[in-house]
Amino acid sequence: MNKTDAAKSNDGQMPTMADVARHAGVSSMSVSRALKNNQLVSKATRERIFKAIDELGYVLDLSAGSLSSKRTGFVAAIVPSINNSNFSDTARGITDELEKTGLQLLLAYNEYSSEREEKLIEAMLRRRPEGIILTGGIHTDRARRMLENAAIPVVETWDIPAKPIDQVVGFSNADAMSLLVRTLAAKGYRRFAYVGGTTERDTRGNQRRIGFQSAIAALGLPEGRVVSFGVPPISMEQGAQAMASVLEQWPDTQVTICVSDLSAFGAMMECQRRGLNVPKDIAIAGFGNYEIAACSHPRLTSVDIECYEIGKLAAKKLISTIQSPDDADRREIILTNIRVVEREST
Amino acid sequence: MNKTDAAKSNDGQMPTMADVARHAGVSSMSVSRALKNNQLVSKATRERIFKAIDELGYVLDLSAGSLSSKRTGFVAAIVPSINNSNFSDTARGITDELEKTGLQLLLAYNEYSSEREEKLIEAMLRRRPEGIILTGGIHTDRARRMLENAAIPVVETWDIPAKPIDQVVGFSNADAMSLLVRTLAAKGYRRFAYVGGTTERDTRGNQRRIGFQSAIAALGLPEGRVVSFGVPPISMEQGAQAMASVLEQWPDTQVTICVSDLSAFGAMMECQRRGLNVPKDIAIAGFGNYEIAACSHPRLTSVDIECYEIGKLAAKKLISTIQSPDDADRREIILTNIRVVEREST
DNA sequence: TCAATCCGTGTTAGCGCTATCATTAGCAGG
DNA sequence: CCTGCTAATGATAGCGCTAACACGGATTGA
Repeated sequence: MNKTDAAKSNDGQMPTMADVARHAGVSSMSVSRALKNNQLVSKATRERIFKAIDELGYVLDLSAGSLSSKRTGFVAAIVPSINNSNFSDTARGITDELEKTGLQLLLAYNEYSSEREEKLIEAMLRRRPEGIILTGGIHTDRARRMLENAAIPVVETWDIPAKPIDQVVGFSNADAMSLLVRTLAAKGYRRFAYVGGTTERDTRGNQRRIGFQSAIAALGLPEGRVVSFGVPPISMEQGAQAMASVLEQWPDTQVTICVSDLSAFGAMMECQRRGLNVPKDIAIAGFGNYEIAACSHPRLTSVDIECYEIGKLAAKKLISTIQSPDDADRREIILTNIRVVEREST
Repeated sequence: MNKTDAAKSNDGQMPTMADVARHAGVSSMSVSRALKNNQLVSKATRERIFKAIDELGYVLDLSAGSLSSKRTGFVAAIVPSINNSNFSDTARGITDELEKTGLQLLLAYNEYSSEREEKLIEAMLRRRPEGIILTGGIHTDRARRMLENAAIPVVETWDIPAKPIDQVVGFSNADAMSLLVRTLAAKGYRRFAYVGGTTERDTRGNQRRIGFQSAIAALGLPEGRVVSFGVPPISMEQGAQAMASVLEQWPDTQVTICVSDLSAFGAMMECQRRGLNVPKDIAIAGFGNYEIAACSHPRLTSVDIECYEIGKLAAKKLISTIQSPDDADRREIILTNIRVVEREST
């Protein structure tokens, strides 16, 4: 037992490492080492320490440790919405990968708003995360500056940003949607409608609409009919309403593509309520390959975008950068797979 | 400028509060006060400080602050799954409420396992959260001991635990399911089937099955037919398979109740694939009032359980306990509303 | 046999903040 | 003019941990 550790006493507060050290008759460094598990502490000492920890009900205080070690063990992630299962799949992928290394996720959702994202980034940087994962490539200038200043690895996901901050794990939403249009056009569909959000806020949604229109143009098909509805999160109900609008404006539409499976499902239900047969009377396709696409009746054609894998890859990339910060392949852009899943609805 | 702050210099690392203080020609205490916003700092000083902060790109380090102030600003929450929109609604409710007070959520999911919960609780307690929100009332002994030792407010949610740790915001899953059975029995249904998980892991699922069976018994109806399937998370696909099993074993079943809307939806789709009309040939009801229940065709009868509200209330309760730890009504159990939403499927 | 090495452990010195107390200046009231 | 107050600021001392180095004793190799 050393002087420093013995100086303070356990006075009804939560026990500290010094309390454990005193109880076990060792220095607090040995306790710290024993808890790190990979350090060299003799078996006998280790056992005495763990006995003391158990008796006192001691729990390590990481915030004190990280102040000293300069490693907080945090990784921050911001997704648009936590209620959208595509994004929560990504969050799960991140967590699963982080857990292996003992890193902890600090998760927040920005409700598709860059302004909110900026606030969240600041709040998270105050916790000194060792890396940060963002959704999309649109950020406020101040957010970019803060991230640059923080000098931590950043991974942008779910998109291919025009001006990447650092690392990227994503796919082109425009290309993915084009691929869907081309696949459907190959099946003979010619009169396409598109249902998606209006606002600038949902960048990925906008990219998909752009991909839709450019594919239509490239294929020389009749102009795509576009119905827009409110702000994200885009709900099933909104899909139903938009479908009603499509059917009223352009009754001869052959296939309707929706910005996500959720709205596609709503759209399909609306058709069924109107006595229309999907896909005979009208075909419908979605995006995101949500569970519902594989289970609805009829099953929905969709685009699979490996949301869970995006999370895993982003976390992996981040971890490897954290562990060896000056590796060469830092700025590499990782493209994740996109794949059209043709099902009964088209 | 004081001696202490001037002693250290900015050497390429992230700027510290001392750097800001030096830059603004004040002591770091003034910077700290200015950032707290509610302290007394003259307007002129405050402006100089914020100018320095801006110029240096300084971001407050909360982990250092919390070591000193003994307030981490964290609240921990553990939900069974982050991919289930019922639980992510609760998480959203918690976040929304915490944000008002500047508290930050540390979220994790235990995959319906108490053992994993125990590990997560330990990991989170290492961050010294000021309170913790759990799902359900089943915890390992060690988890209970750790929580007791931590001496922080605990809120158990989504259930009425037999032996509450501290505070409770939830409802009786058994009662909620009984209510659904009684509502359907009142409409004339007599031959009930129930579809739910098998394992002990999903306590809430088990409670619902118990509620189902006791209501059937209390009403003197023919014995309920129970089909069990694998481990949670219960998917749509599993609901479809279970429905197939119900139809094969007991073709004269009048109504099938599912442990959640997700499996109910899967079950309903299976019926449609078999050419059965819901509700004419067989009625189906779910639980949880997910978005899909209101949007499917036909729309699903379900039990609404105010998931978002549970999160908000739990967070509110926690915050008020954190702010005044020795209030009288600490141990009060808050019952949230349950409500049967009758729709087209029954 | 002795230097070189390694293992297990302890001592010291902070990490970057904030609680607390001390100090100064300014000002009102007697 | 002094006392007593308040407002604004500074100095000091940690919070609980870990990095870095120190050190004694055991072990190794030449």
